[in-house]
Amino acid sequence: MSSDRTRSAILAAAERLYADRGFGDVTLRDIVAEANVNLAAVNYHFGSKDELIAELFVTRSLATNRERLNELKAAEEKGGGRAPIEAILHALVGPTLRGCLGPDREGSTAARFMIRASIESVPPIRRIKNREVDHLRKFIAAMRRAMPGRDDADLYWGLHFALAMSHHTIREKERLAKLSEGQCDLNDVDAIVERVVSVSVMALTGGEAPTKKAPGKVAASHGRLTRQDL
Amino acid sequence: MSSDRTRSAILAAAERLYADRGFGDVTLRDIVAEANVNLAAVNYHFGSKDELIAELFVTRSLATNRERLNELKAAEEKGGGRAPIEAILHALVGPTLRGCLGPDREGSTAARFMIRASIESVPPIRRIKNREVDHLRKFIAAMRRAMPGRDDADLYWGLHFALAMSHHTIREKERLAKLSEGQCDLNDVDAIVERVVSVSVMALTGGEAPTKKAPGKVAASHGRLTRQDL
DNA sequence: TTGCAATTCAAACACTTGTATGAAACTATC
DNA sequence: GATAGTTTCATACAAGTGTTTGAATTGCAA
Repeated sequence: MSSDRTRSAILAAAERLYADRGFGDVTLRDIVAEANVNLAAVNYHFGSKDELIAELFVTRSLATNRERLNELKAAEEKGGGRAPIEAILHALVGPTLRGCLGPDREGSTAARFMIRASIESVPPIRRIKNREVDHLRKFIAAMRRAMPGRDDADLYWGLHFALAMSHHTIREKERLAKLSEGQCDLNDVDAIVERVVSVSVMALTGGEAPTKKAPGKVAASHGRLTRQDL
Repeated sequence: MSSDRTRSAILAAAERLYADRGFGDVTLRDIVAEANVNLAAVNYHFGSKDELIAELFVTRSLATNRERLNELKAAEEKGGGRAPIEAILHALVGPTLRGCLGPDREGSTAARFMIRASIESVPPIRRIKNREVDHLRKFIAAMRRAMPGRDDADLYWGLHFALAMSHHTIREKERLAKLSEGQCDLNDVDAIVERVVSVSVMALTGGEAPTKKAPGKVAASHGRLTRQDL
């Protein structure tokens, strides 16, 4: 039970290559060349290519999830078991945005890798992402505590939109930069986080009465919310 | 110059297969089998696999863009050259959401194909998407007319978030359905469009003074906007 | 019909992919 | 220092990929 130097070299090389060139056109041979390691070492240490990818992604996303939950827990403890909705959403989108848009920190290969993972959606990663629902439910629960009486569907939509904005910003940051000709500052991550949180909060509170179930007004059918636009 | 029956059979089969199983694991042999056509026919009629994919995507996205611009033009004419921001955003996200979430309409293979294209991001499609910036600029221009004096960066962010919410809803509709255990009605497309538009409008107007450049308050640095959250 | 171009077809090509094999090299324990 | 277990290595394998080829077939005009 020695040399996991090969193992780590493979992990590092794979993450770097995937981050730079995507999953689509990086082969095992590319990886072992970058890692100065024999081709068979991948299957020896990881079993298969997919398991290598899975291990990379699991490691990184566990770290992100831990960070999210820590931030959430801190916010809820500070508020005596009930965090303000801004803090909850901040805990949700902050770690991801900081991780993927932030400055280099350890070369940022991890960040660029996670961006790729968010763009390309290769089978082993998709499988893992599908287990992420439980994690999100914890945030739904916190949101329910923060906004009691609010229709559950609205909470789901709010969380969904918050993730939408942060993920899409990560996925399409080059395009946004190009479209806006640099007028959108994508380096000021904190400002982006605030912007996403701010809009998400408005999505959750702006459209109707700030708390408690709004009395009737629009009929039942299926739990649709009442809105006042258009 | 006859038989483009083979040609169309290939297009139809390819779209159906890509829609169902994604670009990743559909081979030319799958396509020609589904189309009852010889393998060489693809290269004969399209030149290469990538050109086949490109033709499929170009056709569909031109149709969407045309629909968007028609809706925008109609709204601007109705308002004498200046459409309300709600209408502009409606024209932006409506066609895509209706196309990808709407009921079956011609079997909805086109819709499911566009969802795949939005998820998988294969090279030929990426190339085409990168030329979409000009199209989006037309919406930025319309938004500028609707909200004169508003900081350009805010407009870009607003458009970006609108696209974020609609695309993410398309990409992750199964996940949202699963997470919300059916409490989010993903069949009522009009309601979704309204929701997305409503939040986008709030993103553009809610955070600060409704029109004109907000006076100072927070310092200059680089055109960051002033917000009042957290 | 004849002739010619467009189309179809079966077959093979050239290449890349992830994976498996079995021997060699190494490492640590006794 | 021999031995057993782990790790590395060169090499081969089997399968699948998009693409090409050149001969058959078709369809249409002269």
